[in-house]
Amino acid sequence: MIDDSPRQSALNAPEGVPKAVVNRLSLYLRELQQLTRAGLETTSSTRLGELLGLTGAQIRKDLAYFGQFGYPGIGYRCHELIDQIRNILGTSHTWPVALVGVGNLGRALLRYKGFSLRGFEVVAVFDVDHNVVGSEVEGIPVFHVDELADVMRQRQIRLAIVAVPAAAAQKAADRLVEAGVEGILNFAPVTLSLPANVTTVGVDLAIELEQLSFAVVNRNENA
Amino acid sequence: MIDDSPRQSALNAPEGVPKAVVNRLSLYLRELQQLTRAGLETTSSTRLGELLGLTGAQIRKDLAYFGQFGYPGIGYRCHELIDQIRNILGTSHTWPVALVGVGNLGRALLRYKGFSLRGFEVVAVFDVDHNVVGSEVEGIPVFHVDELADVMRQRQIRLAIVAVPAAAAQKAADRLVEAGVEGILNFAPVTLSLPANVTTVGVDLAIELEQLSFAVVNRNENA
DNA sequence: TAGATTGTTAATCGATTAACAATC
DNA sequence: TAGATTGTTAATCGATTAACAATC
Repeated sequence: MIDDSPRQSALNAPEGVPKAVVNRLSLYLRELQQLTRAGLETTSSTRLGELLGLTGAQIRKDLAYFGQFGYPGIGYRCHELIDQIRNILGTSHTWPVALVGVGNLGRALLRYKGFSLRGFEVVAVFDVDHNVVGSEVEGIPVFHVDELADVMRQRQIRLAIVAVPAAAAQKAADRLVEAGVEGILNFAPVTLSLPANVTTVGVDLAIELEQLSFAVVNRNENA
Repeated sequence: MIDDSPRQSALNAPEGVPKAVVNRLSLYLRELQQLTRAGLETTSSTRLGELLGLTGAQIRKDLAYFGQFGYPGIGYRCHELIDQIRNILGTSHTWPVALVGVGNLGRALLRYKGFSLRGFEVVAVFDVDHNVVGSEVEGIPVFHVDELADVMRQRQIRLAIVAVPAAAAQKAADRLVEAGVEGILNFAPVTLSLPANVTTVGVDLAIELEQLSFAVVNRNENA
């Protein structure tokens, strides 16, 4: 018989968890979901580390910030660890998300079906273009940005994705802040200036390519 | 008279530059470009730090990995530092880039006009769908993935963007590796297994949202 | 000159790794 | 029991910050 009792729950993160640790947690989650799809019941920190190019020690240390989730001699039960990590990340329940900007990128994000499995669902879209306001895109209603505060309150939206041109991004962010947003995923290639109580994560595609460029150009010297 | 002589050039990065440093370099570049657009000639590490939420000391230390680019008492000449950072990152000349996958995201990336200013240009698109192969998207020719090696050699492509569904990503990466790719920007939510001589940068939108979720949920406790 | 700001060193702080007793 | 693997501690390694002489 396998002991099925739940391990120590970890709803509250201790203070001072490094950002890098939280980022790896997402990687562990993604890989664990992949493993369960492949039919695996359990895995070990060493095995997971091999798949991700990390050491087992680092994985165990990362998890230790939040509690004890493994079984000595056995490893980790995939489903259980998935649930725990989702608890830690706060994605056990689906977050309703606002999308600002229905340009090319915005539409691509709307069509992307991968968010729901990870606990996110775009439930409202905002734009300033009167050609799209009032219509639906991919089944999601498009509102004017003036309605941000109303719709966000009504639908209990706390997170938003900004997918507008660089020149419009700060203004969009300001409106979101007014409307009480708590976190912004920003695709515009600018640094947003935001109050300290709003979290922002930026994704700049050019920056990612620059990192690639640097690595490729300097590969030989660093060998 | 302002001394206009170029500072020490920095074509080769010293060994062991932390990844975080290179990432910040991209941030400095982006912000400097913004400043020049606003008409500024010079700036200081302190000012730049304020804009980016970093300390001046960190910026000076980061730059010191690569050379001396500033003027005591004056700061940095924006245009000059922009050129130097582009040199360091390897984006002084435009990289021709391959895009694999012309789905929603692929098309959105093709329509995005921001790459060229930063030194990247998608010059060839690859897919397996015979409905698009042979056509053009946004003026860029679409080839079958079987032609990867040929086209990449011919157009001297070293970097590629993978924008295919998760299930097809590893296969696409394998083909790129066969064709001699040196760097891959991967948008599929999977860890690619690649030889050590190929660099990969991954962008997973769900992971970014998870980081946001964690930060928002844990904001109060960590205050 | 006085004021500003760099580049660099030393001190501090934080993250990763290695090792191993405890556990299954 | 023997083998495997965890959680955790201590040691190592790396990154950030603060301070300041040198410079313009």
